Amino acid sequence: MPEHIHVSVAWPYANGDLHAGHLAGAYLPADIFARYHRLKGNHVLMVSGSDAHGTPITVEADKLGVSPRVVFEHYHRRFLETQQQIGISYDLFTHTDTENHHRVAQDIFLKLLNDGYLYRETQRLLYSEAEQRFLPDRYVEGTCPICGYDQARGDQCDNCGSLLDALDLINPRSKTDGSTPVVRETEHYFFDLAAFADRLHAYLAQEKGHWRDNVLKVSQNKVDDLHGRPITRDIEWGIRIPLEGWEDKRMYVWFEAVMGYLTASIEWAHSIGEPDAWKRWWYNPDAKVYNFIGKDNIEFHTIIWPAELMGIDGLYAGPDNGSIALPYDVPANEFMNIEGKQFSKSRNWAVWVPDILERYDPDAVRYYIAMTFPESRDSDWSWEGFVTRNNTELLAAWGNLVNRVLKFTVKHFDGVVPDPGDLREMDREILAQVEGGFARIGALLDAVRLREALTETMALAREVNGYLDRAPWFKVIKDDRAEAAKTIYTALRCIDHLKTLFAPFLPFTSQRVHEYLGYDGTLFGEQAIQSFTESERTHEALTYDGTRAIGRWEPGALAAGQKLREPEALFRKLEPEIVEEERARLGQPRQIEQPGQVS
RNA sequence: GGCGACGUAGCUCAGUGGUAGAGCAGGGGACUCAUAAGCCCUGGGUCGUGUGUUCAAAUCACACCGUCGCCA
Repeated sequence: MPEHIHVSVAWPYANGDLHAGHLAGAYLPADIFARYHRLKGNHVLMVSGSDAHGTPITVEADKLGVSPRVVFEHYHRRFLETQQQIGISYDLFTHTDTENHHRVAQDIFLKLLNDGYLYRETQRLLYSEAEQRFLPDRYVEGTCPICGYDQARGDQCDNCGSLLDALDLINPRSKTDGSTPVVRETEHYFFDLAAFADRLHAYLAQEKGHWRDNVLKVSQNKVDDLHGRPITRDIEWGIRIPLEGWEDKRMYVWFEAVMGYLTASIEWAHSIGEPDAWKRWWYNPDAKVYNFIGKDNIEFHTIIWPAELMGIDGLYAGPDNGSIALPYDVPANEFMNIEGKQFSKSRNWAVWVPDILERYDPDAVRYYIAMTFPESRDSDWSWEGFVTRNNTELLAAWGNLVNRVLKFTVKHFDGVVPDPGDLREMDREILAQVEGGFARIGALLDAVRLREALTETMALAREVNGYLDRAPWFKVIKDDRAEAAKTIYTALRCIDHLKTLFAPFLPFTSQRVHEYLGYDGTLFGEQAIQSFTESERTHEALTYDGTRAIGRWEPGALAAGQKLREPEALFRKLEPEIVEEERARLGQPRQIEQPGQVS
């Protein structure tokens, strides 16, 4: 019985390119998990999109002197291309400035308002008379009331690290024009988190053995201290509040961005012409929703988003639909550092995905990152590690296994899978061992222990190399062809199985192995960048069409007599020199096209 | 200040109560089909320090030292 698996992936702020930390933290784990479940025959819906709103976007826009829309559309386009290249197989990767997202977010707002989960409160905030607007905290700087540093930001002092209230700054000034802001009162809506205290406690007290320790601890810690959070702000860039008299305010980005999991699901359903299809995941007690995020987002996905969902339960649903689905698991990853230091956009201490895809193959990057997933603690991207793992594991153990067996088959068996006759004990043993991988490694993937799953898969490839050392083939090919045929047949079958076991991690090269083995068709579906037009605006999205995918999470059916195709090396060997070349790039200014520039 | 994580073989790390593990690097060996790749053998490391709980602790508790993150 196929399961319904929803893969909700964190929404990146569209104010800069994707970097290795994005991939390691959320996008690659989500993709591996989604591909595995698709191979299992489950109904997967994997969605995400660019976060178009939020202060990081407007900060970037102000810096460049362009509109926020120019910034987010620029990076959104690059997200689409980058993720298509590295194969993050979203059913839909959209953004939060679609009419659909605006409308659903407003419906959610009204539903929460009508059901009494929102309240109004007057706040005192800094207002710039020169610019005639309220200043977000990070637009204000002044003297830190704690350490005296004179360039402290409104939200935090970079000198002493203290988190600040902008009202406490001494001699506050606007970062944009240096003018002195005044304190002005303003009214905002707050989300009444405390109203969900009992339900959130109950939710977190359910069986959570499959949750990661850290995620559960952080959540249980936070749930004891719930207080209302403002969900509106005095800004122009964002989603309008659907109430008279609130035309000058917008929704706070944290409040509306997480709704994207739901709104993107709805958009996807419309795009395939089945407007209610999203309910198969969101109003289905047997469906499982997984949120793939980084550790900085845990609270939003285990407390705030579940509370929002509880508050809107029944939205768009009929009386028989049951309750809306809360996250089944939130397998948050820790952070991936770069060469021992924390990622930094401003210092360009980063591994930018579009850049490395110009120099390295997607599966090589996917392999290294997956082997280094920060699943239980922070991990480190090191260029030396990248080269070593590529050369000694991916290429030497797996790529070489495929290469040596296929080349031999072409040379001595005319490129046809030989008839083995009766198999020997040693043949049956290795086949059973590799076939056993589907259950064993599948269980690890089910538990979102992805790094371990990949390690186990690689260990199986090594086992087959060991088998090839014990079994007779190249030594006997001239004198006892029948014995060699048994070995080659067995090895080819193992490779056929391994291609599938590796496929969630290495979709591009697994597809090539599939073809070298003489199969037609594709293991996975096709990704495409598509244009969607609503009533007024058009937007682009990354989509996935799995209708023609033939991959199955089960042993392959390779049979004697199948004609192979001419194989080529799966992976490129990397020269040790690149370690220094790549390290030298770190911290140097990066030359890329900026939003608003004409290329 | 509060919460939490981490400190295990040269390197990267796995290992949550019962005789210390993997990959890489290093050393040795047999082979040659293959991108000079693969295979076999080779790991005496006070499991940060100290105290405690236990028949038994890397694994639990407390304290401390050292890194780091989140939050106030």
